[in-house]
Amino acid sequence: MTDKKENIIQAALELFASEGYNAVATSKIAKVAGVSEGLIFRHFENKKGLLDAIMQDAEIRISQVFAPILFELDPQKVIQKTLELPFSIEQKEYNFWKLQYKLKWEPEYHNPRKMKPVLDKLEWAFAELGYQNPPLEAELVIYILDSIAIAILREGLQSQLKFKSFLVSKYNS
Amino acid sequence: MTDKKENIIQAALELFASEGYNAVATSKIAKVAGVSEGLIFRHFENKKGLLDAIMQDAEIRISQVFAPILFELDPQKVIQKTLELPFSIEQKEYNFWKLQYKLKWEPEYHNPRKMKPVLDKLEWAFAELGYQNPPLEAELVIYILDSIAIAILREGLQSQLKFKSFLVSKYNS
DNA sequence: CAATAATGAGTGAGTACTTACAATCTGATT
DNA sequence: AATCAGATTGTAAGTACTCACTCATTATTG
Repeated sequence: MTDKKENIIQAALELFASEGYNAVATSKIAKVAGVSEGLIFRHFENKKGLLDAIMQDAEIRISQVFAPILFELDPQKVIQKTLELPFSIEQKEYNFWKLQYKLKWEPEYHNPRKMKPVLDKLEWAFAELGYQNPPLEAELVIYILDSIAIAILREGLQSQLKFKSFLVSKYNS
Repeated sequence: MTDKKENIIQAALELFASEGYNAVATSKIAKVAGVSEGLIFRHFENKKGLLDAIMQDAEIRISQVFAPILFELDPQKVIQKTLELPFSIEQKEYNFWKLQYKLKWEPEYHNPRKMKPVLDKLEWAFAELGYQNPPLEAELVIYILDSIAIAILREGLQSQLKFKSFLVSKYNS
């Protein structure tokens, strides 16, 4: 990957995340990336192709975030590590996650399969710990974390830190 | 309000909710509303003014949904009624709520003040019932309901009904 | 000297919005 | 009832502009 191609992806990610895909002109992406507009279309088939490339990178980064949970063998720790997920988002990755959540409303890019492995692992953990309804407990945790992640992305980590210990103690059997 | 003005609002609401504000052309709104494009700009200052008008209607409808909770005096019932909120969304109001959630990412239209009265009432209810951390319990409930509402809007009521009794029993002290 | 990377003015389609004009409604006066 | 002026509601065809995308040309590299 050339430097300029990477510049384009970074600029597009930043602009798509803050202003939305449709609201951002390719001319603006080129300007922010310090690149000619034509170069965008040399590297990507079209504007949507650029978005697709960004979202493809996403899959890898997301699976890397989930890995430690999937390899954990202690059910209690599975739950704790999951609960701590949204609080460990790196600031420099905020744009990336903002885009993920914004695109959840576009059916084409909303892919619940991404969460499936974590959901399954959580369900297993709740079952191990003797919870009455592991599938719903697991789904509920995902729901809570989604809302907290969104709040962090919008209002900053500080505003939501209070939930970290609150949740962990709530799920400490 | 004339029939055609109402047509414009309905068409715009439907299109904004399903395709997003920026992605919808005023010419398309006019077509769906069965109206000339110019009429949009007679009734509304500009495209954004049309969105504003839609969102103003929103305030009223939202406060009507919240009213029964705010007048409730039994803390246990306050919690139960709140938990049941997302399951009582009328199908014909789906577009309206979809737009509300989509616009949450636009700072201009994301207004947490709307939820404040319910949040306060919930906090009071949890305090009455002797919960250890009423403010966080209240905020957590709102988070859960947000996620469930979004899931209902995306996947339908049926897919989430399982949570109704699950949540109510979870908060039955 | 190829081959590739990069440019940026140009293109047609689509955009929000305007304008000039026509139809319809309102209600006060014959 | 009939009339009709003024206001309101509506239309069709623009206007200026922005957009995603192209292409002929130029720089860079191995």
